[in-house]
Amino acid sequence: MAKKLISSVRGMNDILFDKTPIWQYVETAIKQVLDSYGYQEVRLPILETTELFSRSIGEVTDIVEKEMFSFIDRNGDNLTLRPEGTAGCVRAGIQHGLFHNQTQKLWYIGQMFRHERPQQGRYRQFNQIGAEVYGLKGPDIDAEIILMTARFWRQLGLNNLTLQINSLGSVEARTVYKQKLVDYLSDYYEQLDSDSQRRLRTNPLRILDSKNPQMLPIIAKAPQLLEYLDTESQEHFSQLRELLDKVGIKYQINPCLVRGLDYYNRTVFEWVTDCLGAQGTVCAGGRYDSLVEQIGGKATPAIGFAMGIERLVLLLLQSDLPIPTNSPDIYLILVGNEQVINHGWCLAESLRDALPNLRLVVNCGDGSFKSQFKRADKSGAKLALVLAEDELANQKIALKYLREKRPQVILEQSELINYLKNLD
RNA sequence: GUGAGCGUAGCUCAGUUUGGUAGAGUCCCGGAUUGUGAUUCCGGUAGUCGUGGGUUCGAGUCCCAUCGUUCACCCCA
Repeated sequence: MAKKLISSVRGMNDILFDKTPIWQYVETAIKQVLDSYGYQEVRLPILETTELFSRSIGEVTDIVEKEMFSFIDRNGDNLTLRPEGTAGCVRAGIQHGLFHNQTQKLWYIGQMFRHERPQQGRYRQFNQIGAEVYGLKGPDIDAEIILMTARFWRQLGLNNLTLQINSLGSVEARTVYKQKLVDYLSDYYEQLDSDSQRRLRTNPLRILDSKNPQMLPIIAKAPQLLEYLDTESQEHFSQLRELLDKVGIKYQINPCLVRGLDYYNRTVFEWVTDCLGAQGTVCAGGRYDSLVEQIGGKATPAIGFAMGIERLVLLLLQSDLPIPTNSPDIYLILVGNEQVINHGWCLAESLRDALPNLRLVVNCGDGSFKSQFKRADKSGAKLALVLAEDELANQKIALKYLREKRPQVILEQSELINYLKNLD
């Protein structure tokens, strides 16, 4: 008889009311900072053609090879749930002519999808906030992006994040370096672990990022990317560092910091923490000067970053920072006949008219004084208002403080709005 | 995709070693001088023990499979 229970798709989680206040807190704080730097919001489709991602992220990356949710739709088109936000943003910019002799500072928020094995801080549907800047090639905008991300953490009260930066140089310089690295590592092929042997073919730069301690001696002696940078990239990188130093942003240069997506060049950066286990990257980004052209637009320099909201929420939950709630200010207790109830609802509506920011819950469903007070307490309300037949008859209302030791007061109903206005 | 741990009441878990009538706390509902919550006391609701096979007179417990979940590898935000 009982139907089989339908549950959510693996790695795709419901965020319920116990968590939404902290999500709203994070989103509001970050939007406020983006706004203050003059970035403008764009809202982009979750579904794009598969080709967009294979052309931008890179055919041989793990994301494109085995992590995308792709399917053929009714028309026979090959579509993909976006695994990241940059490609769609570039596509939209080209499509609407936003890059034609203009600069743009854009941001977006939304769900991304990757078919990975779920673990802490990594889910198949996850939420990112990202920003992208187009048409500016100098290190000043790289610095602005990094300064803005630093301000996010200050705004949220997070102080356990560290900044790592690196430069990948030009595409040409990186290609030369990549060959040098492959040559070097090939000499030690037998000593490489199986992951690194595989990456030697797929993404050699990632071997530098290996977590296997046995790889460290080999990596330590490997040729350094920074030594192979072209002079323009070196200049760009040193100007960026100078700017960060001047403003007083602390950073570590991590020569092993390479990004997983093919389109990055020059500046790359990550904000990392050791509080989240294996998924320690909270925010990451970099410059991608060739991507717009690669997708079919006019060559346009660009830089961007994205942060995982789930990871920010996890960090806030771990911290001692006060977790915001959305519990009501007032719970209105109504006991008595129909006249009491009717009058109570009218009173509640007049309070909402007079105090638009008031969070007021009116008791629904019957209940004794006792049970209604229990509900009032459980709601987290600071105050309980009591309206019953006595109060109705005398035009009064009782007000009780539920969270502090203060005596209950009896007010004229006509005084109530003024009394509440003067509370905060 | 690989490995390890865990699936018993809405939630947190005991019970599995040694097979024998399904347990606790919490939550929720009601009551303890019928107009006052959060403390205390009493009572009540609540589970085909993840699912499907197998062994057995008998399985939450043993065996196999499968799904889910957690963490790590990998990948990355």
